[in-house]
Amino acid sequence: MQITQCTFYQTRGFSMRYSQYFIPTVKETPADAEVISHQLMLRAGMIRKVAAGVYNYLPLGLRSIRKVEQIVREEMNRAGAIELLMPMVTPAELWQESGRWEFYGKELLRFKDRKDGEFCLGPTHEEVITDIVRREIRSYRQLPINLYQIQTKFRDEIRPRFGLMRGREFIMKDAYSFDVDSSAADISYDKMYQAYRRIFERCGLNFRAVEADTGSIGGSSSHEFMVLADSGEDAILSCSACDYAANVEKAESKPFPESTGELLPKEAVATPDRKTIEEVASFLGVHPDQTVKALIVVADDEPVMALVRGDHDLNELKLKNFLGAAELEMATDEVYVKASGGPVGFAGPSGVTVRVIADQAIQGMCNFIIGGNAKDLHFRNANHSRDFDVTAFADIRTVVSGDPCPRCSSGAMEVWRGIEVGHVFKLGTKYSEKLKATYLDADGKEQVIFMGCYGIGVGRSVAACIEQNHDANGIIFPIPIAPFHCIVSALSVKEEPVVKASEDIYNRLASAGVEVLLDDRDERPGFKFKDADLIGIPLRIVVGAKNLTEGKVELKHRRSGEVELLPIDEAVARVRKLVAEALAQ
RNA sequence: CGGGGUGUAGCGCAGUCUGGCUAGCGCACCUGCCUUGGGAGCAGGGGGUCGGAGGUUCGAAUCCUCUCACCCCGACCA
Repeated sequence: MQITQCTFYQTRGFSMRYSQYFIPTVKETPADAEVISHQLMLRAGMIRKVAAGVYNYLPLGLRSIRKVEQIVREEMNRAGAIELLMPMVTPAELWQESGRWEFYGKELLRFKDRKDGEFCLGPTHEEVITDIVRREIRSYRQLPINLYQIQTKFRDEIRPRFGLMRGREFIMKDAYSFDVDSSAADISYDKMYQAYRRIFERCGLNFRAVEADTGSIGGSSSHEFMVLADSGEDAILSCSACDYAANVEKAESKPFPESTGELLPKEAVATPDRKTIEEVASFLGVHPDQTVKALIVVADDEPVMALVRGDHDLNELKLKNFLGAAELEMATDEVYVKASGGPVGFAGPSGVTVRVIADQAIQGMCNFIIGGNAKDLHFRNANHSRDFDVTAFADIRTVVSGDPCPRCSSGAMEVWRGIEVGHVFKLGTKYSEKLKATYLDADGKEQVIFMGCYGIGVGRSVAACIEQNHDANGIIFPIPIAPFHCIVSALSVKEEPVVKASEDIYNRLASAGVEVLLDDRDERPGFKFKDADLIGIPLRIVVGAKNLTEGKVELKHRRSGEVELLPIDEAVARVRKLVAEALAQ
């Protein structure tokens, strides 16, 4: 079985002698690396930091990155997308046209050229790609089209951290689809969704595709591709029974049935110095789920009261989206006091003049406890509609583990941590309208193009892979993105037979298309084993003097630790077979 | 941007509170010997504007002022 050669960038069919290569490994764990992937990438000599959130990709790191890029490329091409390359430096005018020059804020790194012209480093390329398309696409006959690039992005993150997981400069694949209408755009979106599944499967990642908020990119709907890892920065929820899965920012809660209980008379109770839900509930001898928490937020300068059940948390993003607000933040104490009419800790919905948005869970409650809008005062047996007005009921709380699934009847939601490695968006006409990207339809009428955009964090995917694939000794790369498939450890470089056999194996593997690293360094065996484990090469052939007298070498599997003692021919054949199988798509 | 912390050899750190001889230790590096199946051992050696600037002092890594960088927590963010 011959392994396919890649022509775009030579990742495959590459062989190297360790003594002539550049893999600066470190024994000690760097002090300022928090997460395991960051530590291991530094220790394995894959990356080095240049500035906060800015890294050198050393040869080993670059090789893995190129592998991911290549998988991405193959799958994007398979899905009909076309590669191009846009500049990293983009002029302010395009961003002013879309309105994002102001909207994007400090994350956009801006600078001036010698003629005082304003530019920025591209954090994403909707503007630039739309500019290309509006200039070149005239007719419905030219649609659909999907263009992508793999390129370095720069976002001046407030707090870069975790190595390649959240850098300021990072490699990203970004694709943009252009369609005649919304349903055609849905097809493009679905193709990308499927391509993404294939990409992350081929990378050997354990991931979930979840429904997500669209954030500052905008658009109507989106999915995030989340690699499951405890160190993940996002919380995601998935149903134990059906396919429903969503980012915690987006995850829907299931409405409760309207309460049918008998309404008791409302009653004022003194609650001296009891401000928090826990204090009030325990003072009155009830569970927090029989109380209602009133929070004051400011949405685009308007104070709004949000109500959630005492044991629930407000999901600010859901509320912001429900209100259609551009900005939403928790109110300051002054605003709180003014809006509720009482001191902090005693706000309640009765008698307030601001809009009251209640979580839908409250519809299912009766005879609950609310704040009295006065010092040391709460009410018990309060009921909505009867005792206070609600402007609207909405899903505004954060879903938690164990909540019933909003989509099916039997499942319960489970919480996971995830690393966002890909994100697909339906953009609709948000950018095409602003930038006037239109085409003429079959009737000669001008129509606005429907867009989608699709990102993959390449470096982050490698980091995420390491988060999922490591042990106490180091990285355990899956073959498809390993920097080398196999390492040949020549145990003694002073013994002629060992050297000869090692080089023979090395040459045979290399010519069979296996990417092989020959550890020909004059080092003690333990030293070589530690390095081989650390850098995570999936297969290792150990050539030692003793086994060699019987014509045998050792094949060790990095992941399982399994060791096979095999004649040389068999070892070579076995490595070829394992690699070919792992790369078969 | 708010709160906290750290800057001393390539890496990891001690020394700073309580100023004082030539600024130390481990790893790494160089030379030699020895060793070769899980980061060996011995001997010798090189490497420092103590983040930077200014100040106090007979004398500053150490005290004071300013500044820069990096890290952590928070808010924010494909």
